[in-house]
Amino acid sequence: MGRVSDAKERLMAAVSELFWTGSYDSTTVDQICQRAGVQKGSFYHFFACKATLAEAALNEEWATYRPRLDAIFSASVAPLERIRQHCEFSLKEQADLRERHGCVLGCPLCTLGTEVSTQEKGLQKKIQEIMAHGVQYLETAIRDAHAAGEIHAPDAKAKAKLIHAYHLGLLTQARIQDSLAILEDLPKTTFELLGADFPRRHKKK
Amino acid sequence: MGRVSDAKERLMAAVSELFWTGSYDSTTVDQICQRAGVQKGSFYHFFACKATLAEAALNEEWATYRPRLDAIFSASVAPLERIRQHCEFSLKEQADLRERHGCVLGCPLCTLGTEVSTQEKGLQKKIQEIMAHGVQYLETAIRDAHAAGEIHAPDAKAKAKLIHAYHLGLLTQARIQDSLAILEDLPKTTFELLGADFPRRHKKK
DNA sequence: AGTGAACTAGACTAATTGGTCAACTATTTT
DNA sequence: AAAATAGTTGACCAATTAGTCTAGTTCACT
Repeated sequence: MGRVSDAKERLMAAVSELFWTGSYDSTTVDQICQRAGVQKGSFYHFFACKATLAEAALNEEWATYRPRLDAIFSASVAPLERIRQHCEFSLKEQADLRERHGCVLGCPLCTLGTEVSTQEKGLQKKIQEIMAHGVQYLETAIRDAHAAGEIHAPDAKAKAKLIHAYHLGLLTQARIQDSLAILEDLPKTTFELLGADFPRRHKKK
Repeated sequence: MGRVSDAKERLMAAVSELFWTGSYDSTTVDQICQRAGVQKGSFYHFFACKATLAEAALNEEWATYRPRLDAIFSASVAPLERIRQHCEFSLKEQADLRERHGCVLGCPLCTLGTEVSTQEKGLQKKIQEIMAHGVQYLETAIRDAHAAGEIHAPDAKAKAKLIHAYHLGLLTQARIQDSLAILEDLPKTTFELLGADFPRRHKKK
């Protein structure tokens, strides 16, 4: 079967980082190759163009991100606790990224999606697809919390959409302001939106 | 004083549109010149580089956008009515843009800001500045509504931040999904966040 | 050991890029 | 009318770009 290689994986990792820390259009094929330690010929051996690589990288990212979300939103965890953990997870991730890259990066799907959605329809679709999963986790948790009488949210879908939009907005602002400060409100405000007390006590409203 | 020209204005108009319908990095100087009907030499006569032009264009855009916001958020209009009008205005603007350009464009500041903030610090600062004005309008209206007893919002700043983040999130999603559908919730949900009845009646909560 | 498939190397091309420049034109001021 | 100012033109340049291509290398499987 010929030689094996992890160049494909290295390219996907490189591109994810470069798109996130910079932008899609400002990232060149040469740059990607250099970061991945891969030659041009290998790049085009694996991928037809930058957009193809981007799509593969999105699939890869989602594949590693999904189990983390599955754990956070595990049905074995109390519904509101899932949401609280997700908020803390986002916060921590942004703080880590800032540590590592020197600036706040926000949501990678939003960043990429905002930039490419008018130009790269294939990528746009993939991003929409992954984002839709994100709301689904929230919706399920909210429905469970409502069923358990922990919050009053008869329209779980609407509430999930609201909270999701709010989260995206905050992350976008965090990137634009290059500041974690605005994210501090996230857990508390999310719980206010849910109509629940914050730190722990989940009583019927 | 030598000959006069509106090339500067044409360049600013061209660049605003190109950044919004496409992206900052994918828009080339040649493209900008072509769209503006201006030669390269003239471009560099007026602006040092793309970033400089972008900054000038942002100032220009804000200068024409500000009076519209001033009118919508006029103190002579009932506070909640200001917010309602602003929601309707956003909706209508997005619908118009879609009509004109064939796709949903979202918020120009977010689109540009998300893309350039890790790379063009000058632009980033300007975008932050203009965005801050946006929240201020909301905050004032909310404070007024609270003072008038129309809503219960003792922390107007926090409420404004929440609603602003929600709006940005929705607009971002509208662009990424290339759909106006998600924006339909905007007015109703905004009023829910305010704790007020929607269409008209403003009673003490 | 040998074959063929999978992968790598990197020089090459053609197009596009941002940016310069010097000659030119139009307008106002003196 | 002359001179100074403001704006225009488009050829030109060096650098960078995406993408190609051929000759190689490495490996799994016989």
